[in-house]
Formats: sequence, C-alpha cells, structure tokens
Amino acid sequence: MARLGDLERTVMQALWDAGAPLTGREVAAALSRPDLAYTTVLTVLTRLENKGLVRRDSSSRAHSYAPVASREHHVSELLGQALDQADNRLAALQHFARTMTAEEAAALRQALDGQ
Amino acid sequence: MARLGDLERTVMQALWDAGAPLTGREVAAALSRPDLAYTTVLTVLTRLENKGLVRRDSSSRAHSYAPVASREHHVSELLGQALDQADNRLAALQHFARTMTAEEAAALRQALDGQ
DNA sequence: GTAGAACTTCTACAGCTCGTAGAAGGAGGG
DNA sequence: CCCTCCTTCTACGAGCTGTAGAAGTTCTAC
Repeated sequence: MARLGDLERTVMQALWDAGAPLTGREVAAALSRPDLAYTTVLTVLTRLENKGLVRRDSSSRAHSYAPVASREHHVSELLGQALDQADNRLAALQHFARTMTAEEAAALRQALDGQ
Repeated sequence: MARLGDLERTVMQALWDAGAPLTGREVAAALSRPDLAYTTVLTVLTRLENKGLVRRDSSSRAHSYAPVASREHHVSELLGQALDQADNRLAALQHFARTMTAEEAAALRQALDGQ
C-alpha cells in the first residue's frame, strides 16, 4: 500500500524533518517550492491523510499535520515490501548485504547482535 | 526508476521462475491468467523491455524474453531505493533489523560476516 | 504456390494516480 | 462590517497500466 508521488514524498520529508506538527502554511513554507500554490499543498496533505501516512489535527482553526509513523518505520516498511518480491528472502538479503558500505554493514551487524 | 504495475510484476516473476528465456506464448502460458489476450502479454513484455528489465532476443521468429538482472539483484535494487528515502540509512537499517525473523537475521549476519 | 496459422508491430482506450490549482464559503480580527 | 485567513470542493491534464484489436509479415503444410 501507499505508493507516493514525488511531491507527496517531499511533503512527508518536510513533516519528518520538522519533528513537530505543521500547519498547511508551514508545510508550504518548508518546501523549497515558492511556485506551488498553497491549495496544492493542502490537497497533497489530504491525500497523504487518506493514505494513512499523515494524521490531521483539526482542533484549531489552522489544521496541523503530523506523520503517523516515524521515517525509520516508514522506510522499514518499504524495505519489507521490497523484500516481499523475492521468492527467497534470504538470498535477496544476502545479495543486498554485498552492496552495503562497510559502515552500513557494521551498523547492521551491531543491530542484529543487539537483539 | 522502474516502477512496476501488478501485471508487469507478475510477468517478471514468471520470467524469473522460468530460469530460461521464454517466448511471448510461453510467458502467456506461464501466467495463471487464461483470460489475458496474448497481445496483452506482448505489450507488457515490450514495456518491460523499455524499462530495461527485460532483454529481447529477436533472432528467431518467435522472440524470446529474459530478465536482464536476477531477481535477487532486482530486489536488492528495490531495497536500495527504499533505503534512499531515509535521511539516516543506519537508523533505518537498524529499525528494519528489528522486524526480521530470527532466521533472516542469522542469514544476514552470516552474509555480512562473509565479506 | 497458396491458404491458414503463428508472430510482430501499431494504435487505442479507459481507469487511476498525481501534480496543480481556482472558486466558494466560513470564521475571526480590527 | 470588511478584510484576511483557512478549509473544502471540484477539476483538469499528463502519465502509467491493463487490456486488446487491426493490420501486416512470415512460415508451413498440403
């Protein structure tokens, strides 16, 4: 689920970067896209809400938006989806391991050991 | 690059499963979709070729199609793309590590150590 | 060699997604 | 009371994807 377009992704990044709920105006300002109409940003935010990626707080007049899940959680989900396309998850993971930088491999090894 | 639709993905799976180049007819037969018109399969194969996922051999009359990359390679690439959406690759990997089965974790650890 | 079968290539279309945004209407402030 | 700000609704064009027929080409079997 949850396929994102470029702008949608950009908006999510802005929300994650912010670390706190943002109003539509604030999101619009956070994007480096002065050309974009404010309502465009609102439309995207609404779509993201429908996709379950963003939660809207309508209690104040200017609604504010926040990501439902952390960026790590989201990426982790994407990784899971990608992996689901392999018939052999282990083989795919092993193949992927060979493409990592040494630093990433080390961090991952540590994370695996940490359980 | 290379966003795939459902049918496109199904066709790729068929090609990977086959392990050898298949003609359009053979691909059509391999899918469990008797309803699908033969030309539909051909269209999809052509699109996959344009996307660089499939290589066509036109030397015989019935062209044959084979995946450009292994399934593991493809999935590995998807994993890479997913990971690129994290601002902190390490954190995302670590988060993902926590979602793996013990078996997967073990296999991955082994792959990481194997380098 | 000719008719039918098997193939490819071209063209098309409908549905969906995504970027993009204006129009309209409500609410609050000065 | 008027202006400003905010939301909601509606819309549209482009691109992607599933789907497939029409037309044209090349074997093959009689």
